[in-house]
Amino acid sequence: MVIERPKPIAEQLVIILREKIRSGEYPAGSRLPSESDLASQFDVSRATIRTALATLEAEHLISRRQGDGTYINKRIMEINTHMGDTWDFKYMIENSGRIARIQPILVELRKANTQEQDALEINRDSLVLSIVRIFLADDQPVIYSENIIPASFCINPGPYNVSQPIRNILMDYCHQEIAYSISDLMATLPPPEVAKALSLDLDKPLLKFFDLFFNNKDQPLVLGNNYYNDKALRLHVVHSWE
Amino acid sequence: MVIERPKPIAEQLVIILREKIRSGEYPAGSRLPSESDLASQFDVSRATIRTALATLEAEHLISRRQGDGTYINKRIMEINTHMGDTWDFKYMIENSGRIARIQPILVELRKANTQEQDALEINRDSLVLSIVRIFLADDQPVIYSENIIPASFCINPGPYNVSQPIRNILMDYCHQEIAYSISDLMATLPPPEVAKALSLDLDKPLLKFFDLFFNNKDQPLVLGNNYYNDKALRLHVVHSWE
DNA sequence: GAGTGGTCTAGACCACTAA
DNA sequence: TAGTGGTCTAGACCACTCG
Repeated sequence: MVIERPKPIAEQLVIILREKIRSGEYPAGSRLPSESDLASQFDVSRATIRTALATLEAEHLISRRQGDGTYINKRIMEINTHMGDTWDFKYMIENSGRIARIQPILVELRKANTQEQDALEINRDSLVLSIVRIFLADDQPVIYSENIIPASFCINPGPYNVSQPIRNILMDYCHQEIAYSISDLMATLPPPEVAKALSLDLDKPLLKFFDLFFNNKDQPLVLGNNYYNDKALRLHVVHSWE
Repeated sequence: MVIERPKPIAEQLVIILREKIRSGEYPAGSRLPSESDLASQFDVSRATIRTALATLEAEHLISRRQGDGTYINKRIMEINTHMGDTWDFKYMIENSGRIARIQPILVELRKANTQEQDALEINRDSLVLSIVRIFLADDQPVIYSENIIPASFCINPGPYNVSQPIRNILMDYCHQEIAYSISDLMATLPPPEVAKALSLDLDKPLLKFFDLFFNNKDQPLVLGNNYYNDKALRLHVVHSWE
């Protein structure tokens, strides 16, 4: 394996090592070569190797034990859908091994309601772009999603292609990049339109996320109301205990 | 502020800087001194400062912008309960500004059922310790929790003090440390005993977590079935978008 | 005791942003 | 263009685990 320089070396190492783990070249449960070995093998400094290993450790793909070695965890690879990587439904569906498709339901420009004004820090009577969509996994509807963007952000004129992740919509039409998001997590019964769209019973609970997305200047970009059918698409969370 | 050497310098810096941010010495939205300035101010290398800042960035307390500077985020501090730090209900309740108390309901030794045998990788007819508890926030019951530990792990004889986080129980009685956990997240209607314990209606949905805890050798330690009243204790998740 | 990961330094160069 | 954070190196010493 050759290390190219144009991209950060540590990132390339992450990709290479992750692939070796997933392919089984480094079997689950086995010990990786020592940091010094890897460093000389790839002809980089140990610090660079450690940066790469830190990423893999954050993904819980490996465990590092001082005085012992670096070991490959077997369980994380078995998980398909999990929060943590990116908060991107399309990615999560594809990661579960299914075909993801985004079906637009409604795109409209309208006045913001009080909650939206508050959350998005916009003035009374400001216009917002409301995007309602359904995410399908192998053509089965699994997520009902409404996203609200302040109209003032929308630099590019329409028509908008909303069959893509919200991240791309913001990039293409608002030139804004999401830095982080905060989700408020709830269990709820589906409103009628959601139940209908997801083919669910009105008395079957499902997950709801109230999301706020921010750019790296801490400005709110988008608000989201997302209904997630956890029976159709399992949702996993992985936690470190330092 | 004095830097002591016994603990990792980077960790001390995290604590100091976090405190300066929380106290308002570095106001929200303002720019931190540059990495070089901080390095000479604390008389450490820039690499060490960067390690500390990386931690604060992972907590979303700061944003770093190449060519610009390091800025303090204002929103994260306003969130009380959130997953990510530690998957510890007691900590989460206290972090929301309320008094946390753990009330034992039932502690018993019994045979493992099939699901438990599978998840915990133990043999048929193996014994497990079942711990049922309720978490109270300001004396209001908010979480119903059942934890299953293989009896073979329990080195110390009872009586067990189960009014403490599962992490401590495992440390004290099993000499085992949790390295990471995987949670399966669901919306559900409460079983009768849960509804009763949490004073909930049977038709009001709530969150359920099916948890598995592992040590750093990738062995399953504990299984958890947790019912979380998200109306009484809001649950937030913060995501990075790299 | 040998070998591992954990911490830390000093210095270098690059990529980017703002004034 | 000056100053910022991003990347990378080479080397040092420490703390820990294991045989």
